[in-house]
Amino acid sequence: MIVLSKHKHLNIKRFRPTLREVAALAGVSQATASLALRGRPAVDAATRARVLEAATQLRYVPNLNGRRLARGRAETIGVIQGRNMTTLFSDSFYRMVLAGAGEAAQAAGYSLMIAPTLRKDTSVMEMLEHVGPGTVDGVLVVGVLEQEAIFALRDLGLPVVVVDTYLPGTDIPAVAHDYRAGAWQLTRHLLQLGHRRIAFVGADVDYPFGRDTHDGYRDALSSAGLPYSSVLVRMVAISAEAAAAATRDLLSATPAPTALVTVTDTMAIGAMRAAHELGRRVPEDVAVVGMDDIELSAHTNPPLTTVRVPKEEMGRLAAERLIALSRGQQPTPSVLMLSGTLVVRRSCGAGSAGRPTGEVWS
Amino acid sequence: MIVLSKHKHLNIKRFRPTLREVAALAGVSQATASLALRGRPAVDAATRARVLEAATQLRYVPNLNGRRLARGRAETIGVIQGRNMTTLFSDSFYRMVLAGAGEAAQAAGYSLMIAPTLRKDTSVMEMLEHVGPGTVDGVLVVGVLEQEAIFALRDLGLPVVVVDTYLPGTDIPAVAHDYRAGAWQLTRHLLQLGHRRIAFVGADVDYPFGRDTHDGYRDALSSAGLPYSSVLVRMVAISAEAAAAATRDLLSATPAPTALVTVTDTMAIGAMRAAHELGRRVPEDVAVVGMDDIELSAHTNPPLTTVRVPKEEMGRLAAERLIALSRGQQPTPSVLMLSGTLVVRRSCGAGSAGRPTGEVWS
DNA sequence: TTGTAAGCGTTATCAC
DNA sequence: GTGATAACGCTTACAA
Repeated sequence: MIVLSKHKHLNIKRFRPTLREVAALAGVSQATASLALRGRPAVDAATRARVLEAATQLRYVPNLNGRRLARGRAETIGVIQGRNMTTLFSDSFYRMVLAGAGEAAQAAGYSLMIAPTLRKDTSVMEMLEHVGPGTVDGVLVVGVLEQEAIFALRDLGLPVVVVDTYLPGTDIPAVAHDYRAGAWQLTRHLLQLGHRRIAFVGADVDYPFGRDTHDGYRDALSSAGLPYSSVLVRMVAISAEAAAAATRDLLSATPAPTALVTVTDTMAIGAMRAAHELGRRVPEDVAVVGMDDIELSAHTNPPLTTVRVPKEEMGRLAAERLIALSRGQQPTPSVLMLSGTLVVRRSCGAGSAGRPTGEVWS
Repeated sequence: MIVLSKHKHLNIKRFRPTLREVAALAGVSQATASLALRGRPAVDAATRARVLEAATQLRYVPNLNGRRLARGRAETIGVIQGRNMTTLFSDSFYRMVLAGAGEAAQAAGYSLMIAPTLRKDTSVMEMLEHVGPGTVDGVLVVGVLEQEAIFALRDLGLPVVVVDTYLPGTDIPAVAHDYRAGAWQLTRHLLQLGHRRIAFVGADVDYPFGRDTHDGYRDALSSAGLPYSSVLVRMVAISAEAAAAATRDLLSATPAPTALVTVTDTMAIGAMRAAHELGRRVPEDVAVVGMDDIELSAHTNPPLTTVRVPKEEMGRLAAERLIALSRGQQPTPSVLMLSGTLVVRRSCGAGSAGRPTGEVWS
């Protein structure tokens, strides 16, 4: 029985030579073999040749666990997904962030290790069973995660960088988008188009995004000298459905708002659908704007005016920062806040009034 | 100087307790501590409590490299991206495959390790510097990779599964889509709509996709008793531009084809653009169909008739297969070929003639 | 230039 | 039940 199982095992692992065997075959010590294989100068050309020869002959490939254990670093960054998404991969916003992070990691020769999220409430400790000390040099937190969890990671000695949100009142490094400025840009654009009754469909969440976008809307109204009225504001879940419901509600008031600021493109799509269902034309009867600029937004009907959040750039910068930290660089300004650009399409009714900062497509 | 550097180091790594320290604090041996922490039954309740207490007090987290080295497995699957894409993450087709693989891995408690592709021609050996024995239990090859490279991986003793393509004449396990059947479905659909002059814009590549789709087109013609004519066929690069060029070429012939089969949605989009530029209406003047069903395809103008390739399912099944192999399961039928479903939208001019197997949206 | 030997942090096999 | 002790495969002072 034992023999069988041993064979089965062998069948899978086949023969995997170790450095020791390479060294033996080359007739040198393990240390020399190690140096030779990694191209260190302090080794004789002839010896090196012998070692290399032995290695290729045995099809030697180093075992990375051994190396990492000895070196103490892994040249890998771990990714933990936040609570505000179902799956990193399937979310059209976050997977762009991930793409940016992946590219930066690749450019630095780092791998990306993506922790499995077994369940909605998988604890960070469980995630560390996969993405933990030893296997990763640092952790990129994509999206919203409990503050305690992030501190726990940091207390473990793992460098941590948060992307797309930040932790107010802490020194946790983050790379985020300025959603307050984004909401301000959108609202201001509508004001410049002449709208005065601008409703706001915001996000009823307890992380900065909710408050920041709300503030941005308010800022823009107040600098235009307009009053803020809660009659025009709905704070709802971040989903097309919730935004559609809020829109139905807002549009049934008299007088109805002439424009609608929503805080994600997904919500804007829900809002437009609700408007259409009520027989209102977008943008003629009601202008609608969103935020994020997901891939879909250029292709809705009408195409959506939105703020393009630099998704890939956020990911890229966050990964670069994390790698720098893992290499011992001292933490720099805690939150790096990027700003997005207004993308003017047709859902706001701008016509050709494209702002200099904006772009017009499709 | 040494002191400074040591401090810097400490500052980053902080204090990271090892099992040894936990054992010492609990007053037991390392072996016992290990058993206790992993919840093995053969340890006294009181002892276990002391160990757990010590562990939490020291904020102990196991070092995964040590564990993996000792255990010989990593509960991680490595992902190597094929040559037929630029980046896994940014490719709208392959990232869905990745999403499926990620979900399967997560469900099994496995992490996903994504190898950096430093350059276009990064060798597999270079990739193994990151995704190699020790760190991963198997390798998922997403897309097309040289046969030698795949054999090299396998010879290393790493289980390998290829997804979205296969290696004819080998026993390398693969999970793929039946592109031949897909092209057949598309062509047949056009035939059923009454088209007789159906052009084909295929992929000029040397992996199975190119030949299979071509064969599928031919199959459909021949079973309808129509001749295959190379006048109606263009084999080009897989890109919107190349397809647009081929389309301009095909549509300038007399008589022009009344329908166009392209082999990816990206190509179909290029083809439609070219048709529009020539003043031809789609589908009235020329029907266009694609394959893949990427996210965009439901939102083009007109929405694209296509074959929905089960991208996430391919990824899921491939990852599941790989995990099974890595656990010692014997290889089963080498190629698992999934079939896609025809999705009838407007670009083919089907009107309400939706086939029972198809779906109509948007 | 090359070799010796001590880790790196864990798991697993035995005795006790 | 618990504790020595030997792997696991590699890197790296330090010696020779």
